[in-house]
Amino acid sequence: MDTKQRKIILAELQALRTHPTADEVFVRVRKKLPRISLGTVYRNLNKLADEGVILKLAQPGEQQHFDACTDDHSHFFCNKCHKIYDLHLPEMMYNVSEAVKTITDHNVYDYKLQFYGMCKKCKEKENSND
Amino acid sequence: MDTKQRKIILAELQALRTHPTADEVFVRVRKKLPRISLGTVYRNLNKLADEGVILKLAQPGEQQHFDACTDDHSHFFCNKCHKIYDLHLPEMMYNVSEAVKTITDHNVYDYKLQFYGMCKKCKEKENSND
DNA sequence: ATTGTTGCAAAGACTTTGCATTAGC
DNA sequence: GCTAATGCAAAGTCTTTGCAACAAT
Repeated sequence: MDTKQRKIILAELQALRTHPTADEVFVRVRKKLPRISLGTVYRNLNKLADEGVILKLAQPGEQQHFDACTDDHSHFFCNKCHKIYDLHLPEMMYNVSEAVKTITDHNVYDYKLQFYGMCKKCKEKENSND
Repeated sequence: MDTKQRKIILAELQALRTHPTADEVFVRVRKKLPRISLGTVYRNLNKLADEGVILKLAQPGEQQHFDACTDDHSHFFCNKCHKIYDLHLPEMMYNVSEAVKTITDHNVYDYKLQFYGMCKKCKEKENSND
């Protein structure tokens, strides 16, 4: 079913470019639906992820993050503010799976590329503090 | 300090190639140190990770896994049995960071490459069931 | 002797779930 | 009207932590 909760959750996620956690989505959605519960946010995010409409992202020791963009793309993780940004790389860089199939005994179906460092915003803050 | 708990935890982790969770380490270490507690396992694994002696790995909705190998390498995640294997790729494949620095505004320090599919063991089981 | 570590149990953080009620088709 | 989704609160899972006892240097 397509409830108004689900629609607004997805819309908020699509509006955010930094891939929020469930409780960040909850805080934002609550401005439009004050009676929504965190459980509903989790249920909808999980269902959307199961359906492949959105993605789940994980880092060790951190909460799950959610991403409304399902194109072939990578992620940049800021080590300072812990925000996650999309990174759209040239297509040729997404041909690694084929190459790896020849190296390993396992059946490779898919792969992920993740980058780490300091994001533009944190970099600027750091410079202005000098 | 280098307690016997810490030494045995590290040794067990190094002996395992599939990157166990904290409780899997706990079960194995308890055979040698029956009175060890799960808290101690977590404390030591976290400390080892902070020191860079081991790595933490994460997948959405899963427990943390630990890896005693800190060389430049990748991971293969089996979608079926959820084990994690090391994947040592040719060095040339680890030069992506440099290329990406020219594409993005963020400061890229590091990156990770992860592969998904069905591992050799699960593939064999599946074939023998036909 | 001093300092860090352990075992234990309790608390914490994040996520899921049972159930009566409500919304969607 | 039937089915699925919601809100709420309670429970579940994984991880961390306080503290007295203990081990390492």
